[in-house]
Amino acid sequence: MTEFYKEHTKYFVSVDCIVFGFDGFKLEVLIGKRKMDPGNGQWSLHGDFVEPTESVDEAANRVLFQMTGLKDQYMKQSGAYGAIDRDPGERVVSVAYCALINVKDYDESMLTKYGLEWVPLEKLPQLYSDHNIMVKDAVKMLRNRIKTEPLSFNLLPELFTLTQLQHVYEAILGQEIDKRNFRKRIKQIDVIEKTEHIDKLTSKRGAALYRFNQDAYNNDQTFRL
Amino acid sequence: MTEFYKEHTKYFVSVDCIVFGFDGFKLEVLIGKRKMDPGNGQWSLHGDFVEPTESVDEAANRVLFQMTGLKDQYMKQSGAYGAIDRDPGERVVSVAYCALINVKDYDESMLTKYGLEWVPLEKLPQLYSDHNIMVKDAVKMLRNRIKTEPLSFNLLPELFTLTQLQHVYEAILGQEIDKRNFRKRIKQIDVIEKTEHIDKLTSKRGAALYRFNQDAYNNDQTFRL
DNA sequence: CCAAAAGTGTTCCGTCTACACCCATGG
DNA sequence: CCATGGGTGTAGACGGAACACTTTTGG
Repeated sequence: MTEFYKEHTKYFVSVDCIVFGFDGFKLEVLIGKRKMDPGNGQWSLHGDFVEPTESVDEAANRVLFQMTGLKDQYMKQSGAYGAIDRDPGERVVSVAYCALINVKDYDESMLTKYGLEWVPLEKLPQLYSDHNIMVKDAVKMLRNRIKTEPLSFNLLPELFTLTQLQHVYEAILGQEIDKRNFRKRIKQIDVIEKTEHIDKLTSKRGAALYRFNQDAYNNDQTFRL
Repeated sequence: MTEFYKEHTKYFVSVDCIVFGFDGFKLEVLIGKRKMDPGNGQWSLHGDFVEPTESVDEAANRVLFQMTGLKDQYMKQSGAYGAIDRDPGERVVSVAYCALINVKDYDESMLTKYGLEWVPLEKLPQLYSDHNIMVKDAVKMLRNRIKTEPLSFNLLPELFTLTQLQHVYEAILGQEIDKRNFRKRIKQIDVIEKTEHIDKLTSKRGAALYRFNQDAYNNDQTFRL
């Protein structure tokens, strides 16, 4: 390989995943205890170094797969972090990715395998390096996007009740929503379809199950809650 | 220095600046002909490698200063680009920054010094590597933010007329705005202050000059056009 | 005196907000 | 039979969109 740029310095490049889940009422983040020095044992986002054989995006997907066993999940870059001393070991530039997953799809055995834990967003401990800032930035991004993109469905099973959906919005926006106004609004969004199925788990009366129609959304990508 | 992470690979890390200006009617981007191999002579965003003595943000500010002679300008990260082959020379991960500057502050002599040119956004030529994508992503970011952040003033002189301000919004949003509705809206935004000064350059009658009150905005950071 | 840009209000319509009660059922 | 969560409608406020003419003055 020809050597360009050789008067310049190279750095480690890593990816860190902010994986959000939803327990029915609160947003949760998947974090673990760091397993290497420096910072061994500290709470931390899960991440890894970018390998020569993969793009940065691919590295993020690989890390997400390691953490969750899931592929093709919603995942968006949420920022690049490049302070000189952000990593106490060596200089590492890290690209953060924000993922939304449905906890029901999540294989609980991964938790022990990688020493991961779901922690409610409001109860996040202090994390390694600048990871708390990454989480804060990712939440800010979510709040901005959730009003104009159909993000919420990524946190729910394929079939969900309107109450569940409302709880997702309330958790991300951090404020209560009027039930009647919310349901009125949902009726106008035709990519959210009522199904014939009924959920009897959470109420005696039973609640209608809805579905997000991804195909219809692909045809007309407008969405506004 | 202790050596952590040594089983991993390092990469070049660069920053690229998407510098937007405003000519009174259109958005313009500051681009130049690349002065090194690979890609020597191709149109390109201006960028540089991150030095060991600076953070990634600082590198971006340094590059912006090189390009414009200006410091403390509006500048926001707009994405990290990490495809394996994005740079034809070697593997380089690049972090893009979007800057807004007032062309009036701009020292024209920089243009020749660095071989830069203001090019209207709609007339951008094909650029080096993935730089066209960077510009597109930056414009998308601007469109999202301009409705809720006071960005537009960065493209204008300290004193500006409402017609100029309207043209900025029209250029970024890519659609015409009704003059009366626009001015009615501006009247409600009290961080935009009318001054006693009058601009006689663009009209015989003269137009009132306005100012963005940064201090007032810092006290209450709500802004919605 | 006229061309060119500045400046100004009203009406209508759709959207958001606030708000309280009945329904169905499992235990 | 009652506790629990599901489901529904209306009225008023507010904000956005459409729309045309008068003013000023330099040349």
